Amino acid sequence: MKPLSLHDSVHVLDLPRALPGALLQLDGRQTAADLPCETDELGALFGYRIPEAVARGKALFWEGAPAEHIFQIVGGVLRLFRMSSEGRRVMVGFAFPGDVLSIAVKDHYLFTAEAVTPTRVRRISRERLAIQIAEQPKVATIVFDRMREELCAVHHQTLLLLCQTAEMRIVRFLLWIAHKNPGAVETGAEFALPMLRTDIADYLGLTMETVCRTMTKLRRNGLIVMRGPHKIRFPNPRLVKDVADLGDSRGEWL
Amino acid sequence: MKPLSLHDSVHVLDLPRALPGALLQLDGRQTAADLPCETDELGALFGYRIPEAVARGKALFWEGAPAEHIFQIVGGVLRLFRMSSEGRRVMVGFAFPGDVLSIAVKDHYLFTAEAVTPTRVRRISRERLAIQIAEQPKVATIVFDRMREELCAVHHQTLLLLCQTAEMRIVRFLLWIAHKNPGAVETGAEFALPMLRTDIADYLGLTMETVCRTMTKLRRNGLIVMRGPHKIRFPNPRLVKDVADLGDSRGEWL
DNA sequence: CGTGACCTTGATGACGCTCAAGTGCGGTGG
DNA sequence: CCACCGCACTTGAGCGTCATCAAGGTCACG
Repeated sequence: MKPLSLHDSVHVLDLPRALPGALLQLDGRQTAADLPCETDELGALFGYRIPEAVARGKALFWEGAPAEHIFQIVGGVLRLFRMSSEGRRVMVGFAFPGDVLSIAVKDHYLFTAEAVTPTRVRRISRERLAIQIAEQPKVATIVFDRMREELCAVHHQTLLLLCQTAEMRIVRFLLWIAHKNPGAVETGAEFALPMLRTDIADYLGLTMETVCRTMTKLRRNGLIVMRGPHKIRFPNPRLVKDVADLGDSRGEWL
Repeated sequence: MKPLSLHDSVHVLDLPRALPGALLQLDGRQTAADLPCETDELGALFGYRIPEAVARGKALFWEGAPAEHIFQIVGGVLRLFRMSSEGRRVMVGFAFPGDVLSIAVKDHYLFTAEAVTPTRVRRISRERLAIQIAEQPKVATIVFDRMREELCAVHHQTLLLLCQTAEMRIVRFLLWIAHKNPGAVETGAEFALPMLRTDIADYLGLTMETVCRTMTKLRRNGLIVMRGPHKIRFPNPRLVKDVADLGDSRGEWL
């Protein structure tokens, strides 16, 4: 008899069978229009481009290369990282559907963007964007807003890194990912955690081992349920709220 | 006989007597034109405003307040911080002469700005800026560049926080401050470290005690010389370069 | 069915946090 | 002018958390 996998949710009798659309959002494989590009303001810029595919593990662009294009993620997830002077990988972010990459850079890409899952993107040349800005003043506003978003994203990581304990960082990280799927936290629905453990570790300034151990602890405490390493649920929304609000008082709710 | 202070540099016979202009830059008290505002592109925006003083410890604006103005720091240093949900202070940056604050925010300030030293600033209303952008397309470019700078600043903090050891974080932090005074690292000239130990700690995700202890260690290792808690020198530029480049191999060069 | 990539768990020790005491220094009031 | 006081800084002792090194476990794929 095959031993139970670590990830079998033996305590949970009926898992959600269908995850309508929520998980699809993080998957780059569907061919229909993944995002309603025409409804958001960037549609005019990216809408008429045919999305191109980026295979899992392939880079969309490299750190230091001349920045010729701006990209909109249509489907899939990318990891954004730099190489430190010592050769260590420094994760500076993740990109999700709807995100726009490198709108704020001047002439060279600041980081490498690599597909975590099969990914689909639209691109526009920086030249073209410059022309659009000159022609339509309204475009400048859109670009401003996107730059603000990019700023917020970096700020978000900073706040994560300023959490004292590994546990807090990881809980907040998981909540952040969960929020990409509307309602996932409130309903306890399953969501995808597509990136590798090492990606998470590099993003949070931890080691892979600490990420693993902490997630195991969270599982034991009943905060999360895992079905394989990359599918997570928050079975108890109230518990989550307590933890997230309460802050650092570590060891409670166990 | 009074015992030697911890900060007396007994090994160094002649300290630099005059620090021509370098330290002045971080001091908000002088009344002449502190920064050559007319030479940089923002001069047109801020140059005609009379700088106003912010006393040490006073706030320039508060987190959450409606963002009505944009500020240019003329002299002095400010700390930029938020309050976390648990009431902890989270330092998100420092502002130095030449920096422009809150150009990227939409409607409310994201953090509180408080004067570390007596500070002098110029302000311009956001409305006025919006008008300027509409009238002169070139202004938009300036604003873009400033937003890029703000983004880089946050990125810089992220990279600091991703350093593994406290020592590395502090060395890099000190180098960053030193670079505000042109040539300070190369020549080994003294520079000001105006912020409190707690400010540094909150910025680097450490405790005040660890900051103290680590700086003591750096002093013992000969990497830095202190004359009081807020005046630092790098007596050996070559040593500094090794440390900064070499990365984490901790314990060497001692 | 072997191989490799990824994930998980264990043992150990160092780094950094906590609590606590002590120092230096500027300001205020007697 | 000096004593006192408070704040910031410094140092110490003890301990918990997390990094490191190492060994399995699981799964996909050829």
